[in-house]
Amino acid sequence: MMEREDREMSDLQKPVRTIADLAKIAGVSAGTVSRALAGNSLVNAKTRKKIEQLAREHDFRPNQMASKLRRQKTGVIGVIIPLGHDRHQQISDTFFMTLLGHLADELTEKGYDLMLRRVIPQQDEDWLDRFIRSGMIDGVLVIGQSNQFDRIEEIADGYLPMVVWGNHQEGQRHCVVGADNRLGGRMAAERLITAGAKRLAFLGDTGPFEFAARFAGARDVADRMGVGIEPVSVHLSPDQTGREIATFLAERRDEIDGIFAASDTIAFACLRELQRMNVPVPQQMKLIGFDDLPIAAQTIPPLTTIHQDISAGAHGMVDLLLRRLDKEDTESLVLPPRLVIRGTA
Amino acid sequence: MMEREDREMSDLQKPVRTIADLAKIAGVSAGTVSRALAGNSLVNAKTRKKIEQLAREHDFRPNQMASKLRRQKTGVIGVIIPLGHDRHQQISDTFFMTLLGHLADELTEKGYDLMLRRVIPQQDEDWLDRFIRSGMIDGVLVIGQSNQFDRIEEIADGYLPMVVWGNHQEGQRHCVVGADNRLGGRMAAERLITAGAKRLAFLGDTGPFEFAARFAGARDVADRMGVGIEPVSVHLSPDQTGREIATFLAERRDEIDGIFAASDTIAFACLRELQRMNVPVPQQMKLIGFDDLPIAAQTIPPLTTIHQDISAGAHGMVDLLLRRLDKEDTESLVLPPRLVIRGTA
DNA sequence: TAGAGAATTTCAATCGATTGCAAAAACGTG
DNA sequence: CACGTTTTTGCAATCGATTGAAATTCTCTA
Repeated sequence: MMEREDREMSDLQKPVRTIADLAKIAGVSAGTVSRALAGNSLVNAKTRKKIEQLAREHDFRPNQMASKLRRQKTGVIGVIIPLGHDRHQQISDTFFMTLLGHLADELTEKGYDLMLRRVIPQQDEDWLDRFIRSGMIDGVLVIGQSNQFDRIEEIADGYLPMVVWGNHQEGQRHCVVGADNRLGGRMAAERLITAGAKRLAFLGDTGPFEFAARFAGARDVADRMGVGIEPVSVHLSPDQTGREIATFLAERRDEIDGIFAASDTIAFACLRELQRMNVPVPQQMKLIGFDDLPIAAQTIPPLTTIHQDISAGAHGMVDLLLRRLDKEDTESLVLPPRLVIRGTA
Repeated sequence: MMEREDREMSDLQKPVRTIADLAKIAGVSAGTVSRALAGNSLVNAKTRKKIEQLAREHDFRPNQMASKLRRQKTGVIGVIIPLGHDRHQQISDTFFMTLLGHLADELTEKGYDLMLRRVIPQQDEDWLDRFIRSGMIDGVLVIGQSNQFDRIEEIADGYLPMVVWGNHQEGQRHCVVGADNRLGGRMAAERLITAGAKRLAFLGDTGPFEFAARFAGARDVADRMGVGIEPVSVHLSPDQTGREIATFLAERRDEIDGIFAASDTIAFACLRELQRMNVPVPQQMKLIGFDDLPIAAQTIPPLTTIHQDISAGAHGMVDLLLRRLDKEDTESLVLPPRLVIRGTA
């Protein structure tokens, strides 16, 4: 009876927005409420139960901003995607988006929230620093080095809790997680040549370091085997890609018989153009991609490609970041790529 | 000379972490610094310049947490993805991820940050409330109703700044943006039947409202045309999908000649299985998808599907949310789907 | 040059939770 | 029952920026 009355009264008043309000109702001090709600502490079990009960009844949640301010940590990890070389790349980039999904899961599991930001470095010199120093995040994950390698290096000198997805360069200072792109590139070229190709093309913009490394790896092998390979710049906005590839193929398809696409997305577009031109794959043109997106297995013929383990990558990034939050200066993590032979090479 | 000395000294000391530190250096009060950095205000232009200069030199950024706490708004919009029916769906769900990308762009453009959270409602009854009431976000965008329609409805009664991507039900209370799934379903079935199909199957879990509506639309048409249609439950974890479809086809492919896949992703898997079984598409089996993902144009044969305008959807969600942040009680937005006829039906 | 009025700046309270330290209560034991 | 411990609580300072109101300085006119 009494209890019902209490509840009804509270429904009418219902000004329980702060820990102090709740403290008044519970007849204790704000400090006690804070401790009680924090779960463990030196609060009497009975008082804790009572406060928890009251909090539930009044549907009270402590204000995170106040908490974060006071504790000087936010429980939020920033994830930033620099759209450096190609404004439209990542919008459609399944690879990065999938990585993001996995990162979200890993971070959630560790009790962190995720703040996402996409930036165009050309428009904002200060993109990384601004995010880091905003006071909103405890650490940052950078998805893709884009063409911002140097800036990331600068930041890394003074800021520990940062892990980057991308390519590892000899002697670099920032902690990076990523596949061994150069090795992957080698595997790709080797496969094309093994499959019988004699004159190769690399489809993709060699500006970004990941792509550059893939090309470099392929060239290592091509040179060694005495096979020609040339890079063909291809942009990644959905409408451009197809057109650029079509133009290239129209002019040069007779000169080459093996194509290494910098990513599966490019490979798909390429496959499509080849089929449109009735060039039999792999008989007349070998084709290999990079990433091994889920749909790679679904094309006809299914795409031969270099597999990257996205899930392991995400796990590694979060693991390293958490260790860095504990002041440990971790090494980079280079994941082994894997050749997946399917139907195109 | 003097200036150099100043700079070097500051490099040594460099304790400019708060607005008060900067105020001391500038020889003004904290309030003035705050106003100066806020840009416009009633600060003398000269002092403002000076403070800005100093801030730049000392690489100072105001603490966001303090600011947010004081101003009682965060400048952050929460984006939450409930993984209701199928834990693994969204990990691979290109559609939602692409939508997320567009949302990030739209929000950035409007000056908001984005906090991402993926939740499993079964494990956390309170998923939506907790996020909203955390004090970390000014508003929330829900990506997909999943099987949480009722909970979302409850919340909508007491919380204005929420916009949901999903299906619109007659008389619902929460503001939703999404394609007219029922109409899309009708278009799909009509197309299959026009293309000559006489016995249809719907591939997908009819639990989620979006899918249910697509099925309902298809059934409207099927019934009207005197054609049979039956739903076949298919899960969305990458490894299950293919197997389930294969099983289904193995048993029943002779009984049907038209398949409406609840999403392009399912359609791809289906196309693959059909080709594996040497069932000619579209001759012996018509197939239509839903979403029109970029790769839909890239399969062989290219996928006939129902197009959803993701970009317009994202734009609409953000637009509605901003208006709701201004206390306007907006209507839902139903986007027209569009039939894209390609090679599979 | 005094003084009204405008332009700047300072002051101090505030946002809401956390936490070290001190005070109070509860418990035990001789 | 008194006194030493151990548990629980309360107090008050703190995190760092913002902002209304008060105080100061500057302008300009009579």
